[in-house]
Amino acid sequence: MPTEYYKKHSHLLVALDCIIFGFDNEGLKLLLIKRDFEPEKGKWSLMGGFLDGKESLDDAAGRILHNLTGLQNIFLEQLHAFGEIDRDPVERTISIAYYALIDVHGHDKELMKQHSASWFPINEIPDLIFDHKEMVDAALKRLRHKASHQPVGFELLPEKFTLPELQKLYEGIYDTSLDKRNFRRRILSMDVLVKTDEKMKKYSKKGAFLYKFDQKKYSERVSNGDSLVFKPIR
Amino acid sequence: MPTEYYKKHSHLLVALDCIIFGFDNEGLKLLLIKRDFEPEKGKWSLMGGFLDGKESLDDAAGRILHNLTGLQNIFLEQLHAFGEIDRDPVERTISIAYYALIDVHGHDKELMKQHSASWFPINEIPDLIFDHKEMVDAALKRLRHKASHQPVGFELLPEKFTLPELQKLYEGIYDTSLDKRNFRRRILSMDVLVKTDEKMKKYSKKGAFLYKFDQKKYSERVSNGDSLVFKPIR
DNA sequence: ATATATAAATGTACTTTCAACACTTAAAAA
DNA sequence: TTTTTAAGTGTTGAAAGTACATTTATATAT
Repeated sequence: MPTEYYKKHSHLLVALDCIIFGFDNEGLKLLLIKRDFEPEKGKWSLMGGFLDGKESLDDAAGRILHNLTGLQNIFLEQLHAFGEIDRDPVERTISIAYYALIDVHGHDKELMKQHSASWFPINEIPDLIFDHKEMVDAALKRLRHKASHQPVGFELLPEKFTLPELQKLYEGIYDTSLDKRNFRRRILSMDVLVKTDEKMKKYSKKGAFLYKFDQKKYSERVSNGDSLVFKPIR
Repeated sequence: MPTEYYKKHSHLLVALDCIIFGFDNEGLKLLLIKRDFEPEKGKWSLMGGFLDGKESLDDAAGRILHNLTGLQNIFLEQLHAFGEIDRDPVERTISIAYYALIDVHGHDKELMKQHSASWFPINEIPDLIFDHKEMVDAALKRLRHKASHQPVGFELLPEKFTLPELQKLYEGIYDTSLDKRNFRRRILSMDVLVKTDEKMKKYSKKGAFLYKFDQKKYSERVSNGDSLVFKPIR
C-alpha cells in the first residue's frame, strides 16, 4: 500500500528503447523498425516498448530485444535514461535506452519482416522519431569508448572469426583505418584469442585462420585484478 | 490525450537519488541523510526525491541536490537507472541515480542540519536503505573511471588549490599513493592549470602555491578534437 | 640569533609502449 | 606455369611511463 508520502507524486509511463548494433564486414550497422502504430506511424524508430509491472528494467530490455531478433543472452547494457518533458508528444514518458551488440547474421528473419525492420549503415541513419537520434549518437559514443577498454567487439562477430574481420570491425567502429601489423600484435598480445586450425576462405584465396575469443581466460584475469585492459585503438 | 496503445501500460513512480561526493584533504567523502519519513525512517540514505510533472530528469536531480546543499551549477551526471521490482518495499519505483562532485566546505550548513545530513569517509559507509549501497558502489566506480579520463577532480576542490591537495584528492579517489614528482609532471604537462602567486600555508611552514583550473583552455582544446585526455593515474 | 623540523619543489636515467613502415606466402584462377 | 589477391610477419626510432633522492622555504623551538 502506498503511504501518504508516496501518493502525491506523479506516476509516469516508462519506456525502453534498444539501440541494436550489428556488423557485416562492410561496416557497423544499426537495426531500425518501421513504426506500425501512432504517433509517427510509418517512420523509422528504434525498437522499443513499455515496462510491464512484473519485470526489471534489464529484463524488459531483454524481452524487447528478443521480440525483434529472437535472440537471448546477448550483450545488452543500459545506456542512459532520457527524460525531457516533451520527448514523447502523446504523453510524458521517460525512456531507458539500452544498447545491444549482435551478430548481424544469426537472428530471426521472420521477426524482422513482421516489424519491417532493416539494417542501416551507421553513416546513413534516416530521420528517427522523438529523441531516438540522440540515443543513437550516445550509444555510438558509448560503444566506441567501451570497445577501447573492454573486449566487446567479439559480441558483434560469430563465434569464430578471422583477424582481418576483427580489424574491419574495429575500423568500422572507429571509422578509421588501422595498420595490420600493429593491430594484430596488439590484439594477440592480450592473449584472449584462441587460434583454431580452420581457415576461412570467404574473402581470399589464401584464407585466414579462424580464432575464438576465450571468455574464461579473460574473466579470470580481470577478476584477478590483473588490469588487462584493451588499450584505446588508434 | 493518451492513445489507446499507451493507456494499457503501467505508470510508475520515478525517483531520483543523488550520490554526493566531497573531499576534505583527509579523503573522499560521501554525503548521506538520515531519513525522516517511513519506510526506513531513521536509517541512512542517499538524498532523493520524486520526479515532478514539469521538470526533466536532469532538472529534478539538480533540484534535489540544491535542496540539500544550497548549491547550483554543480557537476552532476546521470549514473544509472535502477529498476529491480522490489527495490522499494512500499511501491514499485524506479530510481534514476545521479552523482555529484562538490567542494566539501562551500555548502549550506543549515540545510545539512535540517536533513540530519552528514559526511562519511568513503571506506566507512554505514548500512543504507534499499539498493543505495549498490548505487554508491556504481558511482564510485564511475568516478574512478571518469577521473582518469577527464578533469573532474577539480570539481571537488575550491577554486584555488595546491598541487599537494590535488594529489591527495587523486590518492583518495584511487585509494593509493602516488609519486609526487611524477604526479606533478603529469598534471602540469596537461597545461590546464594556472599558477597563482599566492601561497597556502595551511599544511606546511613553507606553504604551497595555489593553482586554478583553466576551464576555458581545457574546453577549447577538447572541442578542437585535440584529444587532450587525462591519462589513467597509477 | 641559531638550530631544528616539516612539507614543498625539482631532474635524470631506465624501461616499456607506441608508431611507422615493406616484403613474403599461400592458394585459387587464368 | 603464371598471375592475382589477401594473409601473414619484424624492426627500428620516438614517446611515454616509472623509479628514485636532494634541496628549499619558513615557522617554531632553543
